[in-house]
Amino acid sequence: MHDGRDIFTKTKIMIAKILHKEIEKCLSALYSAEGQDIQFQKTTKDFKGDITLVVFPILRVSKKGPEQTAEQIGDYLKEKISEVADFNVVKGFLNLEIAKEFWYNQFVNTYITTDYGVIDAEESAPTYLVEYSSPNTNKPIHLGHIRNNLLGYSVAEIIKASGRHVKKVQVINDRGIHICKSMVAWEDFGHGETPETNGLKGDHFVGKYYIEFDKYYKKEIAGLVAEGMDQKEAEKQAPIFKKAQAMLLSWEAKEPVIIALWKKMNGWVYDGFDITYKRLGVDFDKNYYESDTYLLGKKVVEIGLEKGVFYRKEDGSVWIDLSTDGLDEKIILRSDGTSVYMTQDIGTAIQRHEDFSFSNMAYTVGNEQDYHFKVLFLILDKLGYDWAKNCYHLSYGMVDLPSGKMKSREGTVVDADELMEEMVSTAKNIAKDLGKLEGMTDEAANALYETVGMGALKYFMLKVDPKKRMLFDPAESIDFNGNTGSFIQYAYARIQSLVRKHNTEVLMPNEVEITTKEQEIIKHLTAFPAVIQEAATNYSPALVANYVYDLVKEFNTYYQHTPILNAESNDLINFRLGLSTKVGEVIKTAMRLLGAGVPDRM
RNA sequence: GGACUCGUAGCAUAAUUGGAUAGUGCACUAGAUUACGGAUCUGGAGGUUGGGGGUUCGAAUCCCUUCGAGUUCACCA
Repeated sequence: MHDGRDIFTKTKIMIAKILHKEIEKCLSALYSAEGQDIQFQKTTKDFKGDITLVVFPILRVSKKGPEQTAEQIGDYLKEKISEVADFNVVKGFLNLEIAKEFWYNQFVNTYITTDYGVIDAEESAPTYLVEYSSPNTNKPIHLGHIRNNLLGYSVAEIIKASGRHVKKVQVINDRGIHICKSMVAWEDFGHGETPETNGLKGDHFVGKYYIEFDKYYKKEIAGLVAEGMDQKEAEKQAPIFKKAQAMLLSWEAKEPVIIALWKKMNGWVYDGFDITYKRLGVDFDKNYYESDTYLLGKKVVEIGLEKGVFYRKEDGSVWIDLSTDGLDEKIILRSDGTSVYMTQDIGTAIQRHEDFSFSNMAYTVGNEQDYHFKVLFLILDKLGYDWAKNCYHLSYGMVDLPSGKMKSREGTVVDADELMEEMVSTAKNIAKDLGKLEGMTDEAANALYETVGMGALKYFMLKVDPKKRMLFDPAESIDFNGNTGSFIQYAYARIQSLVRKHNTEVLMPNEVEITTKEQEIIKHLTAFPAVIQEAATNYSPALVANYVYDLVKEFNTYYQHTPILNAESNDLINFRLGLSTKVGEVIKTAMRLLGAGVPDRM
């Protein structure tokens, strides 16, 4: 995955490309050395310069001290390349100062590029599958699912922007004992009520009966234990549980009445999910349903046995031995002939490859399944699928609450719909307090609250490295200060305000004297395409989030201290406004990659 | 017990995948508006990167060890 050591050459930033070539020539001329490791990095802000060559790796061939080597290379570059205006040496670091004209020209190039940073996929580009969401249909989605959905969606958009084809998929766990529990409870206690008759959102409605089941189940267990039965036995013997098990058998036997009930209840859930997905702003190219895929595993077993990758035990169960890979033996097929989760996943993966002939596939699933995916990919590899090595588990950490762990039994679950509503209504309250929205229609204002509230939520969840466990503090996420989505949106809104005020086309001058701060911003803009590539190969929206945050911080400082519309010459006004608009554009693109919108005013 | 992940300031998080004096936000503190939008900006204070050892020009990052947290090891999904 990491194919290079330095971001500049890897991602083809223009100046690094030029320098890389020249330094190769230079090393050849000075030390007659070829193919050396040329490492660039951003110049730390305490030193003068735009880009820094790390000379330590070159000492081997220069056979001189770090300072002396750096000086020699610096002299060479300054003389040979017009872009290198000056240089300084600090220990083993050669800080190169690039001419201002270069940066200005650089900016003009990015300025005229539409949809800057985004690469459209060519016909021949590889296809990536991104699986995310994949809910159970027995309860509404909660905070943990939100991280999953936002991550999956954003990663898919980022990969798309990096020039690959992307298909978003999910597998809906629409069958099994958990759904039967809701079904039993609804039959027994529901008295025929529906989401329509009681006004609940479909998924919440079905979730209610899942909880009802659990309550009643616990009561029955307690009763049996009081009569002297042992806890484990009571869990198995509770009548309502047996009823659910019986229902699962009926379902597998395709009994029409049960199938009809199952379809009805799942239908309610999907109606509810649709609303949640829509508000979250996520979508899918194809849904897989476990009720279709759970049988796929059988074929896999045959293939595996044929190839000798699996083996059958005396009782008829089928296994794979992964002990030579440092893992355990893993069951593939139960002795009663039914498949397990793993078997289905293998089957589904193969099915998907037939459907899309993807080159890469990412699974957005929590890190409690790290082991599962390790095994899955290994098995696919052993079965001889060459795409197995391009499968990636986009493993993300749990979302913690300040109060501790989210536990459905203790009622500490943060419901997705409630949370979104809370974010949006808080955005509304803040906007009203600030009173900046006069003259806006109710419709526009509501759309704005949605953009701001959801933007805050999305940015908050995505700015953290996916791999890491994160803490979600509802209060802090709604406080729109600091490193937040609203901070970024606000910068965007102010830029749009400038554009409205100026109200004529920006004509980029041929040349203009740029300030140090402007040069910094241009440099930052220049890195954007590289950041998208980096985020795509690392499956990390956090890189995009951090990038845009840094850009906004720089721009805000600039905005605060530099007149734009009141600049002293027309050329300057045009340039500065052009620079601002481009920053605005990049903000918009970056936020779009995070699934978040930006408002023209707020 | 085995396997895996993580530990950075009071809290939340970065660090170009081994590079310079470890950045940023919140909270705390002192300031800035006759200005293109103050949901902003400029300062200050706050660190033995859990502890100890090692590898090397150079370690938050790699190795060993120890402490702490979490996940996982079902003919569950």
